[in-house]
Amino acid sequence: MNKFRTHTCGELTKKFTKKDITLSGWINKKRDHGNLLFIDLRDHYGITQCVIDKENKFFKELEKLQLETVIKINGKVIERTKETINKDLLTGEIEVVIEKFEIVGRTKELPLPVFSDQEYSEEIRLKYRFLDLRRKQIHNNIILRSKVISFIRKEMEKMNFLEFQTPILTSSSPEGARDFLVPSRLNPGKFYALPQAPQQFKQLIMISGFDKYFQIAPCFRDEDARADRSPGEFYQLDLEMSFVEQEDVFSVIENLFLKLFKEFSNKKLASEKFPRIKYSEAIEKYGTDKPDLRNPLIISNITEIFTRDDVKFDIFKKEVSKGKVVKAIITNNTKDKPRSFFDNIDNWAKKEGSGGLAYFTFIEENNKIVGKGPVGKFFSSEACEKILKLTNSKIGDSIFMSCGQKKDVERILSLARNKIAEDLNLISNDIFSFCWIIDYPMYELDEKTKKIKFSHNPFSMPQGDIKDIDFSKPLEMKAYQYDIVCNGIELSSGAIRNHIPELMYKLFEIAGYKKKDVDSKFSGMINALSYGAPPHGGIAPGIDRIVMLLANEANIREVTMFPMNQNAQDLMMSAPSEVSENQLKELQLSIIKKK
RNA sequence: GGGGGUGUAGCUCAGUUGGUUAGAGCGAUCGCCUGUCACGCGAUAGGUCGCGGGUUCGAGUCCCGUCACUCCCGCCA
Repeated sequence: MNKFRTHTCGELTKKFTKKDITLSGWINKKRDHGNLLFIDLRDHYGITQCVIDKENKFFKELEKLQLETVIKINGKVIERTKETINKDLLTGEIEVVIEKFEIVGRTKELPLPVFSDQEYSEEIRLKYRFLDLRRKQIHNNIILRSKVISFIRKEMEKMNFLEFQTPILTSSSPEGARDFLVPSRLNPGKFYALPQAPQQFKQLIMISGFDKYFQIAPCFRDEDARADRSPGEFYQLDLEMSFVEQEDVFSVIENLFLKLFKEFSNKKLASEKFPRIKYSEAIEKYGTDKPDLRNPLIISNITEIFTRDDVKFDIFKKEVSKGKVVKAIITNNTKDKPRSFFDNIDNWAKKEGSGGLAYFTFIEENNKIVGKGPVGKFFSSEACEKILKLTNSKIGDSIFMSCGQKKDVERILSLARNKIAEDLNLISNDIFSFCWIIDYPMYELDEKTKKIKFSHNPFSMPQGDIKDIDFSKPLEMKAYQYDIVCNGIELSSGAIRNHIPELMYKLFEIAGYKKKDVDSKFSGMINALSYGAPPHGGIAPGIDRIVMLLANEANIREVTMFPMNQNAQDLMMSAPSEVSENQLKELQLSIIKKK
C-alpha cells in the first residue's frame, strides 16, 4: 500500500465489497452515458470497471479525459447486480464507485489505439513501441518470454549448470557472419567485435575446469533480417559441458525442452524422444536440414525414370542427360482436386524462381495406369507403374516434379512440401514435432570458389577414431555436429568440440588455413587447448524462436520488446544515428561519403 | 545486391472503365443520453491520395523513376 494504490486493477473481487480502495492505472475505455460514466481502469494486472455519476463534482472533468490518461482514483468497492456482472473480467463481479480522482499522467492524442484488436503497420508500432506494448497480446508475449527465461534458469541450475557472463567487446573472428565492429579509442585503428556467440569463451570456460556452463547470451550478427530473424541481435541459451558425448548433450536438451514446452503450451508433443535424422537423409527426404515433421509429404528421387525410352517428356530427359536430377512430391488421393489446385501450385513455384512444377495424376483406364494432366501423356503405363513403386504411392495420387541442379531442386521442393501441405491442410497446428539432425559433413564445396570450406563450426570434432580418420576425402568426413529442429524451425546448432590442437591444425589446413593463420586468428583458443583441455561439447538454442513457438507467433518482433525494423533501425530511439565530429576525431575515424 | 506485396484522414480501410466537391468505421472536438462493458444518438474539424516526373481536356486510378514499410532469395560457421 502506498499513495498510488492499495490494490491492483486485477485483484478486486466480491470479498472486497464495501472496502475503501485506491487504484491507479490507464483509462482503457470509457462508456459515457451523459449522467453516468463507466471507466475501465487498466494496469499490468487487469481491468477494473469504475463508475461515477453526475452528482459527483469530479464527473465533468473525468468525462473529458482521453483514453490512456493515467489516473488515480479513490472509491468504494461494490458488488454488481446479477444482470451487470461481466464474466470476461477477473474483477467482473464488482465495480468501484469513484469518490475522487487525480490525473497522474496526461496523454497527447494517440498515434495508435491501445484498446483494439486492429492490426497496425509495423512502422507505427515500432516507433511507439511503449504504446504497442500496452496491448494485451504482445504484453502477454513479453510476460511469457520472461517466464520462459526464468524457467530455463531454474532448470539449468537444477542440472548443475553454472551461469557465467562473457565479454561483449571481443575480437573479430574470420569465420561465420559479418561482425558488428566497435572502434577502440585507446587503440586507434583497431576494432572490437561484438560476439556472434560466446563460442570461444564457453570452450575456454570448459578448459578452465568449470564443467557445466550456461548463459542467456546476447549474440550479434550483422546480417539481413527475416520474419524469424532479428537484424543485429538475438538471444541464445548458450551451454557447454565437459567430458560428454553427443547423447549427453541431447538428454540435457530433451529434458529441458519437454518440461519447458509442457509448462508453457497446451500443444501436444509428437514424441518424448526426439527422432535422430541424418543430415543426408533429411536433405534426401525433405530437401532441407530443418524439416517440419508435422508435414507427411516426402520427396523422392525419380531421375532414373527419365532415362527410359517409354518416357517422352523431352524437356526433362534432355536435362537429365546433362546430369540434372528430377525429384518429386506425391500427394495422396488428389485425383478429384480441381485443375486450379494444381495450376496454383505450378504458378507458385514459378514465382519462387523455378521453372514450375510438372504434375499429373495416376488414374486407371481400361485396367491400365495412365497419367492424367498436362504432362501425363508423356509417361507410358509401365513408366507410371515404376514411378508408383519408386515413390511408394498408388492410383489416385498425384505427382509434382521438379528438374534441375540438385541444390535448386532441393530448395524448391522443400518449399513446395510446405506449400502443398498447407493447400491440402495437412499440417496440424497443435503439435510440436522435434527432431535432431545429426551427422553433418565436416566440409563442403564453396559454390563460387570451388574450394573446400567448413560446412559448420570449424571447432567441431570429426567423427570416428581420431587415429583412423581419412583426411584424403574431406567431403566425406562427418562431424559430431547437430541441429535441433521443431516444426520446421531451426532452434539451434551444437557440436562436440575438437579439443586436440594438432587435429585442429590439420582440419584448418584442409580448409586452406596455414598453422600461423590459425595461431593468429584463434590465438586464445588454440593456446588454451594446448594446456590440458577436457573433451567437451554443447549447444545454443535460440531463445527468441523458442518463445515464438510457445506464443504461436510467426514473427520474432512479436516476442521481442524493442526490436529493430528490417533495415536494422530502431525507430523509437532513432538508432543508428550520426555522431559528432569530436567523437569521430577521438576514434581517429573519418566518414567517406559515397559518390 | 535481387524479386514480390503494400503505401488514401491520427489509426484501420473503401474508392468501379481515368470524369463533378476523395468516402466509411474507430479516434479527436462539441452537444444529448443513469447500467454500459466494442454503450447509443447527433454535429464539427481533420487529406501534399508516400515523393518526383510523364501521358491526357482531365490522374488517387495509366506510364516511368524514386522513397518507406514488409515478405522472400542471396547472406545468417
